[in-house]
Amino acid sequence: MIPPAPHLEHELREAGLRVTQQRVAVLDAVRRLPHADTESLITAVRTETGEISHQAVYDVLRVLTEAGLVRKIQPLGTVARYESRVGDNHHHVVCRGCGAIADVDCAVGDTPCLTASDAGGFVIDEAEVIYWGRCPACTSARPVLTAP
Amino acid sequence: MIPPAPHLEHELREAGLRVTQQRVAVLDAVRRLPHADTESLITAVRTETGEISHQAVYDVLRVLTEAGLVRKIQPLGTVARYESRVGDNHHHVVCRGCGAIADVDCAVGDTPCLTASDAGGFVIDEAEVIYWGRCPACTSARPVLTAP
DNA sequence: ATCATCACTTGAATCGTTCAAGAAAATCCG
DNA sequence: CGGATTTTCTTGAACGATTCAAGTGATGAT
Repeated sequence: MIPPAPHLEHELREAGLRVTQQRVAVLDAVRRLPHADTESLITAVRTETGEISHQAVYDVLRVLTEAGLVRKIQPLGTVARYESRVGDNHHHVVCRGCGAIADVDCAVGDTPCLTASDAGGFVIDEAEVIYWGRCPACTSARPVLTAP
Repeated sequence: MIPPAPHLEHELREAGLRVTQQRVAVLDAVRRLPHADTESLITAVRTETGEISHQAVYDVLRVLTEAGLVRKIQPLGTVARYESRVGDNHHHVVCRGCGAIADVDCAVGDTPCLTASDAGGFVIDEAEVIYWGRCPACTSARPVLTAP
């Protein structure tokens, strides 16, 4: 109904993908909700755009990920999350207290962390970094976690 | 039956854990099979030591992980894997072709990667790095993956 | 406008992992 | 050493995120 984001359409087409309402809607939702899990994205699309099957969302997310339009992340012990910030090789901090995720720019330069000291003969093309810690809120709420 | 590794017993006790045959057996299996998944560890323990329930293995792995005796890793799209090399802050390379995992020593120093440029107020205590690429075998087998 | 192809809907299945209750073993302590 | 207490293990079922499968509907090319 609403042909809302012509540039989103464009991006899909440029990536060699067919343009469907569902793909535009999901891509838009990932844009608006960085680090959202699949469930949240389903809810968002249904609220903002209209009916969609959960299977379609899983499908679209897989396709968008393979096309490089979104990035999938999944810290230990959490469900998969998605973001639209791709290609800039940034990383993530995860709060041990509340699970909040924030973006972190790499400290090491433009092609960061791609130079492992000895990769055992592996040809490395990507470095994925996850920092673990506590967010400001959780830090002040409970200064020390591992009590007696 | 076999009181095989007195030092393993010791480590468990030092970590404040009770010593059971199952814990010793699982810890030993993790030592011998770095980066093994739970299923492999269950098989290994049953072969080398004797009967054990899969639930016990899950339980023991959780306890050992919480105690810091083993480390759990789980690259995107794979099941959980465990290793006994802890405390040295090393990282991992995962092969996109066959899923093989290898250890990689950090290139940045002794307390590596803990200095993100701007962590948004997070207090960081650990950096987890996963490199993606292709192992020697997969590299030579199929020089370029993303064909057409 | 027509058609072949690809995407979505619907509904069920899968897999690793976790929950729950009772039996067995490990530590504590006299 | 022997019993009490607590923790851990066994057994069997349940869970939840994700995926599979078959059929219907939309997309883009001719």
